[in-house]
Amino acid sequence: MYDVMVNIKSVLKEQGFKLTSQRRATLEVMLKNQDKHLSADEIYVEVKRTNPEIGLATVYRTVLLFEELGIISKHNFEDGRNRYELSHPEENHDHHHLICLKCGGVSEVEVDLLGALEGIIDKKHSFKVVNHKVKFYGLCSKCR
Amino acid sequence: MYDVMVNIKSVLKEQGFKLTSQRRATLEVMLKNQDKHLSADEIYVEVKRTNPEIGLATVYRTVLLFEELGIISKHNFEDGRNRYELSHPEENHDHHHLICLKCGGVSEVEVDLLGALEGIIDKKHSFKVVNHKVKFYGLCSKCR
DNA sequence: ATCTTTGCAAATGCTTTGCACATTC
DNA sequence: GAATGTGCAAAGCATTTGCAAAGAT
Repeated sequence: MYDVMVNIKSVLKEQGFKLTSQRRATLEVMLKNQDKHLSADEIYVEVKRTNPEIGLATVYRTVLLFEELGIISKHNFEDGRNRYELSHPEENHDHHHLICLKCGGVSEVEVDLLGALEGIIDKKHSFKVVNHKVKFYGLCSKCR
Repeated sequence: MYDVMVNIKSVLKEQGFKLTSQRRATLEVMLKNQDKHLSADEIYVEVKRTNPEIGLATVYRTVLLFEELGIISKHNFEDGRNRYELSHPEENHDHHHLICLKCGGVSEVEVDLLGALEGIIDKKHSFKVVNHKVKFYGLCSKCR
């Protein structure tokens, strides 16, 4: 995998933001947990292991900044808090999520397949789609 | 349009719930605002016009019950509160929403077109899809 | 008569904000 | 050195909950 950190550093610089140790640490936590969907509080707990002085408010601010920069994306899985994951650099749209109604497990879908639908939306509603958030609710392989 | 109220009444009865004036009033507000996506507080304000004695907590409880019964569906448009709309009785899945990133307007998409994708999800992940929530973010006809 | 539902107010819990101090560039 | 970023504690706000009274079947 290429050096995400170097890339992010230049993204921040370009936009006039500073690369602080808190931001670096937060990004490292996201990199290490690419398979998970962490809440702000969970990120906070993880970051605290290397940067014990960090405050929860900083995590919230960092996560907001990263989302605005397109580095991470925010998801709501109806559990009362927002959850975050690193954006896959090769994707131009968010990937879909499968949410099990029984065990609550969340997994990812790699296929997009929304091109036809977005074409229709463009034609019928003249709405220019930039991104999408797609969640499928149902029963996972273990629970069905 | 057929008599939704009669239908709901029997749904409630079947499950052992009572048809109270608060529930009837809440349902009437949802019926009158089928084109909108009301928050609990907005429903509360509307219901108060005919039932001034209702409490906000009751609206929250009613909205939760109606969602569990499949009468209404809950959506999160990232504005800090949940929003509700009457389920279209002829749909077996939630319809999709278009959210304008500029003006914040929300509109509906009548086509589903997720059959192929759900078929793939079943085969590849052996995940049985029951419902979906699909939001497209972009620019509406006025704002693009 | 019994079990459910409601209103009120208080509690909960995530997220945001004000401000003085610290840190990057 | 100037502007941005941080930590802490307090505030904000949507939603939930406990409880005694009211209502539905």
